[in-house]
This record gives sequence, structure tokens and C-alpha cells, in this order.
Amino acid sequence: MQNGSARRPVTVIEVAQEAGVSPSTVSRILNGSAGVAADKKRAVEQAVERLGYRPNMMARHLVQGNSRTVGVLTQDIASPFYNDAIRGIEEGLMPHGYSPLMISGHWHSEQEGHAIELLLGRRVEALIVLGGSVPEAELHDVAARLPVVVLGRRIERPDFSGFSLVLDNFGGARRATTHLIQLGHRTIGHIMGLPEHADAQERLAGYRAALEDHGLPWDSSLVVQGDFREASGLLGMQRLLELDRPLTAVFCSNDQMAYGARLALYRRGIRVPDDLSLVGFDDLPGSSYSTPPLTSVRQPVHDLGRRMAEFVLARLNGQTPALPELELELVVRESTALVRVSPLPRPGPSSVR
Amino acid sequence: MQNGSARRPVTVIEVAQEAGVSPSTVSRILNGSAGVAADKKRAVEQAVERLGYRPNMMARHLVQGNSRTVGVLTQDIASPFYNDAIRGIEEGLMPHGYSPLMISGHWHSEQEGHAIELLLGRRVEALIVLGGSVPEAELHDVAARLPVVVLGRRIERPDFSGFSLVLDNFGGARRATTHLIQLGHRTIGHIMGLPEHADAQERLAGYRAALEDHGLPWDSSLVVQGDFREASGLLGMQRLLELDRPLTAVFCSNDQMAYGARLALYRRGIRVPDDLSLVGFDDLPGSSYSTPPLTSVRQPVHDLGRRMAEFVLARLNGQTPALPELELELVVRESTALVRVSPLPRPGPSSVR
DNA sequence: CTGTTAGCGCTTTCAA
DNA sequence: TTGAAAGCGCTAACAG
Repeated sequence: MQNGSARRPVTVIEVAQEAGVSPSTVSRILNGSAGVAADKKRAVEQAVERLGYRPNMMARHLVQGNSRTVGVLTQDIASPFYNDAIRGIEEGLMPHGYSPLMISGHWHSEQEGHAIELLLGRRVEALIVLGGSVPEAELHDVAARLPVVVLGRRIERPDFSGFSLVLDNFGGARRATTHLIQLGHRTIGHIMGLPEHADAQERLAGYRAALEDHGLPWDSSLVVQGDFREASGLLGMQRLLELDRPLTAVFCSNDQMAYGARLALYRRGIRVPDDLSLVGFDDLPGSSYSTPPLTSVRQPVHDLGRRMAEFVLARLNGQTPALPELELELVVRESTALVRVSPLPRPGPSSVR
Repeated sequence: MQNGSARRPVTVIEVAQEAGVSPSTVSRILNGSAGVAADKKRAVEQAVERLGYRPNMMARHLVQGNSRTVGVLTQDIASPFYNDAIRGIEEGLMPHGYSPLMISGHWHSEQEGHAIELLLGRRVEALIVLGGSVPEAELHDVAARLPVVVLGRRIERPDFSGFSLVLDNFGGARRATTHLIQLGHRTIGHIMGLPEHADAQERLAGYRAALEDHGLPWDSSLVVQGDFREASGLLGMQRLLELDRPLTAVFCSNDQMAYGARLALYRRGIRVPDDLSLVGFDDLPGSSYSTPPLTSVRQPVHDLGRRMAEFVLARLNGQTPALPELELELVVRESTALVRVSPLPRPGPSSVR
């Protein structure tokens, strides 16, 4: 059995020898950069085939001074939210001969710095940052050297030369809450995301604004804190249910927490949406198949990914395109319903519907 | 506003000049490859800082003949299943100074070929393949050049020099079905995955084996076809419910289809697990927060990812480690329960326990 | 300890 | 049309 490693890769020189031409000719044929006699072309192609030659991109890029690569700094490759964006980025990049170099910061500022270092070392031509918490100064430095677009973070520095793309979290949250109010709900809880997270703050603000819009009182005890993950949604809902205020609806700062909240309700035999309406945020792929399908605020993440890719590519070509702020859409499914007359559910055996 | 592109990156030469030393000295300091006078070291470090120098990895790798990179061919970066594996791979690679170069084939044999081409061009030192359908011949060729490990595919070629790692789908499915039988279920449906997919076939076989183990009759009308996605689970369950056989449990070939099936049941007001028990396969992160939390077969994907990474790294070092076949564990949650009413006049022989 | 020299594999002048 | 030569940015001998 082969060792599997070793065996030096074939080089142009070898191909050239095999085909009886010079390395430059091989290069020209491979890149179609100049006219070449048909017979030599055939000979080279055969040699390439026979030897299993594959151009060494590192060498090629070194001499050409480009890497055809765009760095993507994500927080968690495995997070359902960022994933969609990544796929969009891929789609935007590939047709132009670029590929993404992905790396995750794992919500860890230090690791993110490290990641950027690595990306820069690999000479990515542009950088797409998905959320996270790299210091603005660092982002700014990078943006001075190459096109940068950061999603989901508002960059305060007025001189930031990159592009910061923020979604209308406020508007989305306000729309979601308004939807609940229009269904007749008057006591609406909110499970908040990580409080230091701008998204969470804006969504809270949107929730509050909707309340004010309709002359409903603001009650801070109706807001509990979570961390964007399922478990915190479960805990949050439990705490909400312990209140003596009989709430009939809850708006969660993201879908994952809504899933957790849903489970807390299931355990207590509180039906959704009959006894309590639930709204999430993000519209994860799974949300259309949860029980019941979850009403949520959709962020056009996939589309956004593609646009960001195209954006940096355009910058690379010297253009200065615009990146429009996209509206967030409320997707009404089956987890929200008209408020019932008697808001107090009676706990009982776990029965869904 | 800065253009954001252009501005040639700093090179060693410039750093050397700035610090008043030779390029090799700079290199030595950066790599710690030899002792250097303290003052020169300080001077260089300052120059690096001042100029914002970052070594060009492509150049470094070119001369060193390695890329410190492992290719990861996944089907879909956004699939929750592969994601976990990817995270594991990352963890396995990073401590050794390697990074993953990820690319997705999108379940498209041709695109996968293209992806491998790209990876090879970037001189990845090893390749990790997650599922997919690249022709064996191609995999074999690659494996002759560098360490390859493929997950979730049995390679038939006896001379394959890579490592093929398959999970015990059969055993997992058998265990899941047996669990149902032990709960008293006698009419158990199965929603199958893509029939051309080995995983789907093996899980079907496991389901069938469990039936036989307990002397239950095999009934092909109880098996409907899906494609591993939610929508097909929903459709599949609908078809199952149209049967006049009153089934009390369904085993789905993966969690995503189980979610779809769950939704079909919800729509008809059939309760889980009270009226019907449901089992999935994969144990996706979301499954512990579905309603009800889903009983499923856990694949240690994350762990597997780490192990695969360590495996190829070891091969790179000339070792030939083993990759143990890991057992799949049935995670019993709340979507399965004792059968309520025995719908059939106890057919078949032997005990039920 | 440090500078000089010679490449890594490729493309791109520049002549022929 | 083609080959020879130079050089991308870096490190690894090899002298000193």
C-alpha cells in the first residue's frame, strides 16, 4: 500500500520536456495567453494528461501578484444563520474565478484577530466579515489595504473605508411586535439576545417602539435576557411564565431562542398558538418545519451573501458600487394567532394541539 | 475615501532595509529558525510593526514545498450535518498549524471534480471528503498522491490507498427500529432517504433486520421514499397515513425528514408520541429542541471530524494510524412512547417483553 | 551570528 | 510562433 504522501508534484518543466517544448509554451497553452501551433498544443495537452499535471496555484499567484481569493471571517461555520450567507458568497464569487477562504473566529475576539492575520498572510484580495467583534481599529487598518465589507455591525468610525452593512433589526422587530398587537395581544413578552450585541439591542428597541406606537405600556419585567441560544430561550420562557402577568404572546430575539421557548411551553402543556403566540427572528431553514411552523422575521441572508461577494469584486475592479439596505420581511406562519378571550391556559398533560 | 484596493504589500526586502539588516535575518527572526542578536531582533520587530508587514504565505509555502493546508470537500457547507464535522476538522487541524480549505460540491458530481481540481491546484497536503459522489477512480488517483480520508462512503476498490470511513448505518437503524418494537409497536413505517444513497439503503436494511429479529412481517407498502429533505418527509408521512394499515410508529432515515413527517402529523392533529412514535437519524442540533424533542440516532460527527483531521496529519508524518469505526448511539427523547392501543391482533410468534 | 547566493514553480518580457 | 532569461517573495544552504 502506497504511503499516500510524498511524491513531488509534476512541474511545468517536466511537462515541457515530455512535450518537447519550452516551459513558456506550456504556460501559454495552459492560459491561452498567446497563439500556439496546433501540434505543440496537442503534444502539451497529452503530456499534461499523461503526467497528471496541475499548475501550482501558489506559484502562479506569486508571480501574478494576486490570489483570486476572498477571505470570509465568520463566527461559526456551523451556525445556521451564517451558513446561508456563506453559500451566497460562494455563488457570488465562483463565476468570477474567485474562491472564498473561510475561517471562523468562534465569537472570540482574539481568535478573530488571528484569523484576519492568517487571511492577510494568504493574500486574500478582499475581506468579508460576518458579525463578530474584531476591534474597529483592526478592521479599519485592513480596509485601508483591501476592500472590506462587514455584515451585521455598524462601524462608528466616520473614516472607515470599508463598507458596513447592517440590517434593519429595529424595523424587523417592530414589524414582528406590531403583528402580535394587531392580533389583539396586549401583554407581550420579549426574550432578548446577548445584551452587549447590537442586534439584540436594536430588536429590543423595535419591540419597544411597536408597543409605544400602539399606546401600550412598557413593562420591563416582560423582558428577559437570553444569549441567542436555545437553552436560554427555554429558561427565558420559564421565567416569563412565572410572572403573574398573564402574557399571551412572546417575541424572541432569534429563532433559536424561540425553539427553546417553544419547548418550555410544550412541557407545560401550553399550546401554540392557541394559548400563546410566538414570533422569532432570522427565519432559519428549520422554522418552516417546526411545530407549529414559526412566524419569524426573514433576513435575506443568502441574497446578501451574494451581493457582498459581488460588491467586493466590483471594488477590486475599481468600481464603487452601492450596497442597498434590504428590508426584512415578516413571514407569518402558524405560531401566531388572534388572542383568545381567556388568556390563562390551564396546565395539563403535554399535548400539542 | 480610499480606493481600498491597490497598494502593493510590504515585502521582506523592505523590512530588511528599514531595519538595516539582510532579508535572511528578517526571515530568521520571523521564524525563530536561528539565534539572532537582540538589538537586530528589536529593530526588525519594530520595522515589521511600522510597515505593517505580513509574510506572504504563498511565497513561503512555495519555497518550503508545503501549504499547511488540508482540503475539505463537503457537499454543502450549509448542511447541519456536515457542519459539525467541519468544526471538528478545524479543531483537529489548527493545533498543528494547519488550516482547512473548504469547498462544496453541492451534491453535484461534476462540481465536485472541479472542486478537487481546485484543491489540488492549491496544493493541499491532504484531502478530507465528506460524502458526495466523486467517481471512485478520481478519488483513487488523488489518494495515490496524498492522504485521503472519505467519510460516509464505502470505497469498493480493493487497492484504494486512502481511508474510507463508514458509520454503522445498519446497526443504528436496527437499534432505532428495535427501540420502537420494544415499545410495543408492530406496524412501523419507514421513510427512506435517496434510494441511490448507500446510507439510505443501509438504514433501510437495518430497519428490515430489526423487523426480522422480532419475527415481524416485512411489508413493502410501509416503506415510502424520500430524499433526505423536510418536504419529502412531509409527503412521505402523508402517504403513510393514507394506507389503511394503522401504523403506530415511523422510523425516518434522517432527522430532516422526521421534521417534515412531524409537520404532516401536526396538520392532521395526530399527536406525537401519544398517537404515533417517531424516530429520526443524525441527531441534528435542533432535534433536542423540536416539539417534542426527537428520538434519534446520534452520529458522533464532530468527534469524527477531529479524528479525521488527526488521521491525515498522522499520515503526513509517515504514520499509518487506524480510524476506529464508531458506534452510533440511540438518543431516546420524547417522540417515542409505549404503543397505546395494539392495533393488530398480535401477529407473529414470540415475546414482546 | 549574519550576509550572499540560489532557487521554489510559474508567467512574462524580450529577442529571435 | 517560440525560447531564454528574469523575477514574484520567501527561505535554506553556504560561507564568512
